[in-house]
Amino acid sequence: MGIHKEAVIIDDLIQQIIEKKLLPGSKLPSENELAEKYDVPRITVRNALIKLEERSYIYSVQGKGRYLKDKSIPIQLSLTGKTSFTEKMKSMGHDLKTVTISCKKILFEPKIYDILQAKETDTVYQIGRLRIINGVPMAIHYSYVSEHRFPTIKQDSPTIHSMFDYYRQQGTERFSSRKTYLSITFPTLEEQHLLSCNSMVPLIILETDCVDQDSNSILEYTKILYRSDQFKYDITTDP
Amino acid sequence: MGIHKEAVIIDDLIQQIIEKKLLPGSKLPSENELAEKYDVPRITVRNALIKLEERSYIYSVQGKGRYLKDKSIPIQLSLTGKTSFTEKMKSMGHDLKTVTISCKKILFEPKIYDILQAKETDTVYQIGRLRIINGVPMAIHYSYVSEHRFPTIKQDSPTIHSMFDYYRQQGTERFSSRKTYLSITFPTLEEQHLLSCNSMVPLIILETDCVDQDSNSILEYTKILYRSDQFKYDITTDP
DNA sequence: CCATGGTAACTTGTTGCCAAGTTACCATGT
DNA sequence: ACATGGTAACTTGGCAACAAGTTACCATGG
Repeated sequence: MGIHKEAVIIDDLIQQIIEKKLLPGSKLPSENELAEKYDVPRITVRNALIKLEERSYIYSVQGKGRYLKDKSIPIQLSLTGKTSFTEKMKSMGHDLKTVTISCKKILFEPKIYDILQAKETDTVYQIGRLRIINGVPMAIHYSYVSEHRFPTIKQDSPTIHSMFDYYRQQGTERFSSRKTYLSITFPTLEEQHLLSCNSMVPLIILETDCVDQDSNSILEYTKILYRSDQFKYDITTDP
Repeated sequence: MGIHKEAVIIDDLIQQIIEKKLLPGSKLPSENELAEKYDVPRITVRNALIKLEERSYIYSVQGKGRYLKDKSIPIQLSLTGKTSFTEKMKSMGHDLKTVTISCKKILFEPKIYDILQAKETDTVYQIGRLRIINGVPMAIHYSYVSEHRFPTIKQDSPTIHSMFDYYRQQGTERFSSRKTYLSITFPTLEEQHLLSCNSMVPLIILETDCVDQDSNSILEYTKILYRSDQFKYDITTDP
């Protein structure tokens, strides 16, 4: 029953934060005061406050109270445009690091194999990379590559810094993509660790493919998980 | 302390659901069984299960137990392309309804006024519309229009079905946009009611502007809130 | 006057117990 | 044989009492 009253309390507190009736660093009323104000049991107030804490609005100190965090304005990042992601980040004064975190064969998945035009007997590698901006992990980037298309991908992968550079070396001059899908998920434990965030941070999933524009052959299937709490993404489509 | 163990339980249960070790409709182990299995107090298991319920993985019946929902596959919707949103939906066999929910003056907001090139003394209207697909509320669409640019917007708004049609009537032939931003939020109480979803459903925010391509004058600022739990969005950029 | 320690009144964090609902089973009476 | 009702053992739901940490204040003793 308390679930709706909890939502009301959350909504009201967030509203107060937005309207700056509560200021960053300031102390919130105690659980008991709020319980009396909203005429609900303390546990309901508690659950509401814990949710606000998980959403990074507040933090708590046992014996003292709960305090408002100064919520950092999200950093704007550009995802579209002609130049490469690395170059765009550099030009905007951001420090971008990319760390390869994994390279492993995947089990047969119809969806991915279909996109890669791979047979069930083919081997497909998943190459995982972590994008770090100004020290903050920003995205997990998975590239799925068919060994049939790139026979030396396994031994090449440790030395690859940019997949685009790699494909260029392999003969591709112009890139293109057929489909791009947007969806949302919550991070698994592993993703929470990699992105150093908690389970309440929604992740933006971008799924796309990458094809050689001239030969029209598929290069890779890409799945990127962006964290949504620290960044705002510019997806302007230039004409 | 229990917050991390809670995350482990959530992760483990979701993993079991994905791997189909738990089947839709089947009963989960009781709170006490899970508490023993993970060696945690019952309250920790409880909190984990409540989160899973809020994320629509399961539902509970007092006295009986908790059961797995059959999670519906998200509907794919196309957001890009030359044709209008309405036409695209129709062509994909979806039934799209649009309901106007509000039309009101807004208080001065520098960001919006700046984009609309409006003076602080100008009046800006927010026109809110609800997009409903196959009976499921899908998005809240806010158009911000300057009265200075469209003096009769107030009396016209009730009869407007499509903003694009309206702008065409007002002389615009070709549309364009300058910037599009993507971010994520959780719904306010009002948004929860409009979209008939709970507070744990992330909303995708798309912010963009709409300009007359020939005169290069601003028509409106648009902010759309898409629910992310029922839909998957095709944002393919056609060449 | 000042330093120390104790106490009381607050805060958040934890836990265990009881209430409420469901099911299965069994004893009892017709 | 069968219907009824009671009971016990489960389930989830709710809450009050307790634990732990912080602060402020005051009494006490040097």
